[in-house]
Amino acid sequence: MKQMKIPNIEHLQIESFQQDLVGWYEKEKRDLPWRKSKDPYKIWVSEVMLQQTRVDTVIPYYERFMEKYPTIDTFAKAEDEEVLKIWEGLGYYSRVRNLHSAVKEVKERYGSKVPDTLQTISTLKGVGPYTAGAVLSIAYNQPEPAVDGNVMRVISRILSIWDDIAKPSSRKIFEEAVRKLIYEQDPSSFNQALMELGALICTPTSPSCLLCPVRDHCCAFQEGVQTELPVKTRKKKVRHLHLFAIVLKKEGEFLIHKRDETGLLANLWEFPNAELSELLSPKEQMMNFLQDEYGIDAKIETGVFTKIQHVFSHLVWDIDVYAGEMMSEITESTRLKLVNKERLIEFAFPVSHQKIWREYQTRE
DNA sequence: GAATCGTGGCG
DNA sequence: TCGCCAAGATT
Repeated sequence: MKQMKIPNIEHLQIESFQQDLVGWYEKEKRDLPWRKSKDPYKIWVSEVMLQQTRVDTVIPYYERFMEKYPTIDTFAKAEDEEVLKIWEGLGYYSRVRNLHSAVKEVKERYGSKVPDTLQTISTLKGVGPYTAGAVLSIAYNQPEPAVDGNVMRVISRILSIWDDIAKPSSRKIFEEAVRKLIYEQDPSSFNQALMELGALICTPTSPSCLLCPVRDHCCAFQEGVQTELPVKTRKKKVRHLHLFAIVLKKEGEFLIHKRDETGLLANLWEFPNAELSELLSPKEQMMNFLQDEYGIDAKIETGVFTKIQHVFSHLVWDIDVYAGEMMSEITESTRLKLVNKERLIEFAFPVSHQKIWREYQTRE
């Protein structure tokens, strides 16, 4: 066993801390849709949606999702294409692909009951340490830590932990801390209370320490270093990619393409596009691209009709958008379709291409 | 361990 | 305006 830094909890009166934290939570917790049920499936879906995503963004997605797929079995039966469509705009699309796959496995292998042991639930696709702990504690009331960004921030301040939370290895230190602090009579409320405190009081930039129910237990507050914690190294800046995209029309229909099944925006639909180089003129590049990639000819308008920038977490797209008319026939396939305006909205597009479509329509 | 993988909001 | 962020998992 490699030795690990042990969090120092000597200054803490644990029972008093637990009471102050959970007591505050029971009184102040927000009325969120996923808190109306203890159904492990619903807790699970909410936790996946909430990964790296704000509560306000998730709420409407969660409501729509539960209306359409209220149970394991209803979601297990869903088609891939509609599953992607319901996630459209939420981002990190591998989440829903993994969730769908995992739910089907729960139906087939576990009789539609979400596993209730750490070992088993952790084997499900898309279920990492946080989600496993969250489902086990919130739905099954097991004393497992659920360490997310909120919890690392809150605990780093309370216990004055100066490890860099950007490092994956740091998470274990906080899990150990939570194991020692967790309120075994109500692990569900305790874990949610830590996250709720992080969301409402113990915020990243200007924490409301004067309103904090556990400030008397907080090491960072006593030392006046709450804004110095947590330590988090910032990431380097992102690279830019210059692209062209073409809205190609043929007799009232538009050419759309389904992206590769792995990588960025996997399986989403898009307008034909590629990286723009400096070697040839844009028009030559686009003609070559259409011929090489799809075997088609087109008349492309001379100027761009809009430029779109789209910022990802690790990448920026600068897209020059052109309009044109298809001059040849295509054989439609699973990844290449001609669709009219009405059918277009049945497909899941990344936000960047939704912008393209919106701009195109204002132009027509 | 470092990169990848989205999006919208905020100071 | 822009870096940073928000209930992470996978490769």
